[in-house]
Amino acid sequence: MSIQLFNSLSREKEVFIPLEEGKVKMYVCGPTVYNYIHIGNARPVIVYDTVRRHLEYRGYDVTYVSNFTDVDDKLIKAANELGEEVPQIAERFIKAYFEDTKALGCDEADIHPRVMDHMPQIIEFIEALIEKGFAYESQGDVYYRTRKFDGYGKLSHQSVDELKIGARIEVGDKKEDELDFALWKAAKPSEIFWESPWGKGRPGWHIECSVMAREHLGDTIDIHAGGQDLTFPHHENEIAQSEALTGKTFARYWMHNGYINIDNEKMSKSLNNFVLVNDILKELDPQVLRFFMLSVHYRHPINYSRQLVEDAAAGLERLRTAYSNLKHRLGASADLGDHSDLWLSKIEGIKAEFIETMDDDFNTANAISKVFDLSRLSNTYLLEKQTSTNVIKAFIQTFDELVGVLGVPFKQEEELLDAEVEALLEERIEARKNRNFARADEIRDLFKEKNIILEDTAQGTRWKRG
RNA sequence: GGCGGCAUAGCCAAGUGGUAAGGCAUGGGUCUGCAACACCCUUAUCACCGGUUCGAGUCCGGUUGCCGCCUCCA
Repeated sequence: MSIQLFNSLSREKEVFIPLEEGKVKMYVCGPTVYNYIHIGNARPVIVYDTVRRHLEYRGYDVTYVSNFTDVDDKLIKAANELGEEVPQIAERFIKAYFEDTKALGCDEADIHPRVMDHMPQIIEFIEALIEKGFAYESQGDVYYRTRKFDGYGKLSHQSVDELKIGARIEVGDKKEDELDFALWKAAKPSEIFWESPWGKGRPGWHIECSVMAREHLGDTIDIHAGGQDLTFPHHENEIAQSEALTGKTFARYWMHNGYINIDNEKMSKSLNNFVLVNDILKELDPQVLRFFMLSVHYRHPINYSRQLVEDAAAGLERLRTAYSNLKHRLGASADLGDHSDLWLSKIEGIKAEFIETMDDDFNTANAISKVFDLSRLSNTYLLEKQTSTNVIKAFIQTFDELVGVLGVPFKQEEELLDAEVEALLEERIEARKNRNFARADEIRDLFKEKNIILEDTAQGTRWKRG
């Protein structure tokens, strides 16, 4: 079976066929690095990291590029306010970005291009657009001639005239048409600048992605992704720039994730209702946050609240418990052989359903339900008096694969108790053997104070951190 | 004004034609020395009205409500 994904361009689910068989070129719009990322910024990082994992799980060789916008109005503003240089601020928040997203289980992109490193290419790109008549210089700025590009509006599904009617665009005397957008902005005094054929200045926001996607992935890429709010104007403008230059399709599939809301309102830096990842991870297990985000389909909005995250945590805990109970039981299992086939085929069935639903537009919410199905199946299996090593191993292996695709791997806890505590545990086992339950309960309470939970099973006592 | 999305049990959330996955919470039971983990059982006329169809949460039309984009924004 093949992978299907919802293409914002056609507004339909399409069968995914990469340009080059077995290879996927993917570009994800990254953050403007003038602050720590908030959980709304984190959503696309998590979502597309998961998309990438699934594509790789399905055998594709994925080249994943995600940029940092390190030159821009907001950075200049931040630099002025903080009395620092733009590159300094960018550097600091890029570092923070990696820390936060790594905690959330997101792998680094193959390439993380930065605007500052691509000035010659950006200038070249703009020059070529001017040469082709798609752009013009005006008082040190360079603008894109929007009406000249026939396909303008094809991603946001608006005609140029519709856009113009609704436009709240400021009319400046520098532009030929109010829908034109800046490719290059002349520097104001004391602003960071680069030399260009049009004087000192810096790139506009949209041109960077066109340039860097082309530089690192070529004229046509397979998947271009980002938050829903980038559809217009950012991605629309990228298409206009790139396709005007190359005459080729810029991106074949466009993916856009939904927002995170707080109290049913969009979370954004400008509304000042954002929750920083850096803050929340001080008191929240990062896997819980990731799991919570993946429990909703990526195109749907998520309403964020502490209560909902805690509900998700309870669910994740159930899965982890199932997993660690399997591990615990591994040693007490034997080669049984005969009765294994039924269980093995059930496990295979769940895995196949997981793959099928992930293939269908990366339905992580449904995929998670398959992991819950797996946990119920394994818990049921563990009710058996005798368990087969093969079956237990198959359960563990399948858990590893599925939660690996979701990016919430269950770590192997090979942790040991210190000698003193270990001795207490031994004492309790002895006490229970002698039916000295008062002492046994006393010791269990002692453990509880140390945040260790003891559970007595038919295969012996197991412990876990509370 | 234009374009688009959403409305499913107490809560979260899948599900695009054949009489509703999963999770959290609640209540009852089993297991356990007691617990814990777990297992079983338990709860929905899918916003409203009309239409198409043998059959609709699922398609079409309309109504109401909420949200987003059209401006920096993931």
